[in-house]
Amino acid sequence: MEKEWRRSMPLLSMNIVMQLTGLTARQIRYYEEQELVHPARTEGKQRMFSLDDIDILLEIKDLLKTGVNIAGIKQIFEMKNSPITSKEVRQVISDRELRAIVKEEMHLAQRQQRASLRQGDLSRFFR
Amino acid sequence: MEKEWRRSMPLLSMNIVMQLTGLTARQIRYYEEQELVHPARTEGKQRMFSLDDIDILLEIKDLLKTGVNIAGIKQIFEMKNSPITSKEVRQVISDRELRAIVKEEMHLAQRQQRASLRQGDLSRFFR
DNA sequence: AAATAGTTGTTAGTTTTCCTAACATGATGT
DNA sequence: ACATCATGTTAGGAAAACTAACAACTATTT
Repeated sequence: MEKEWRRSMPLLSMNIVMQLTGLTARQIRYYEEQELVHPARTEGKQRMFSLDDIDILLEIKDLLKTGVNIAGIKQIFEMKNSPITSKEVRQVISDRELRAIVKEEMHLAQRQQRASLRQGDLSRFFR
Repeated sequence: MEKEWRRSMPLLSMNIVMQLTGLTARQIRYYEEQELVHPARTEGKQRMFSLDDIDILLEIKDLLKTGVNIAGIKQIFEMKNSPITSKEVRQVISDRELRAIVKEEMHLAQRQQRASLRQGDLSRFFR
């Protein structure tokens, strides 16, 4: 019975998400506008959030609190979704794309360093 | 973070509960009127359901489908809340009622095994 | 057959919640 | 000082949920 709960099922409405995360509606909508989170919509276009969305929002909240800005969070999320470590991946990605990614990764590294110097340890967000 | 998720937390709004249970709003409100389920309310008086509430509603739906009426369901729920010995039961419940209830309880046992499979596909409600 | 009771549908009118879009504001970085 | 970022605030409108009443269908009783 518990197993059928998919963390990705959009079950939660705005009000509840605000309570669960402590964020304002404005903040949540802004993070969606910045493409950090992608809640589902009802037929009437109202947002419906999943537990996964809650996790993402809490992570955003945490990262913002430690001084990372939206752009930085975007990079961090991209890293989590596509770790480019393996050779196979390199074969699939074009040279131009690869150069862009590497360049971004270096910028990201700088940002991380700055952030951690100022604010604290970010290592727990990486695996 | 995962621990904050309580089955008794009222997180779900009407629309979602309708989808999860396959019941109409009218039915759900009627069952509340009959005191079979007791959803929480927002400040604006809107119903908020917990996972436990969902279970109850699914059980109501099942019992109704097998021919038990609201009064019978009420009795069954009372039995579950305060398990009493068979002698006492006979004093309170007529023979006919008892037979019906026992029959349904056996069905219930089967049903609870099936329960995890019963949820419908919600994906069509979202894009 | 008619009446009754139980369960759900339907409708109307209202309230609550959520939406988008725009402009305002305080903080931060250049 | 000025620009950018993140959020607040407001206005107007749309969606979702509410209550209450009445209708309808079913099954049971008289």
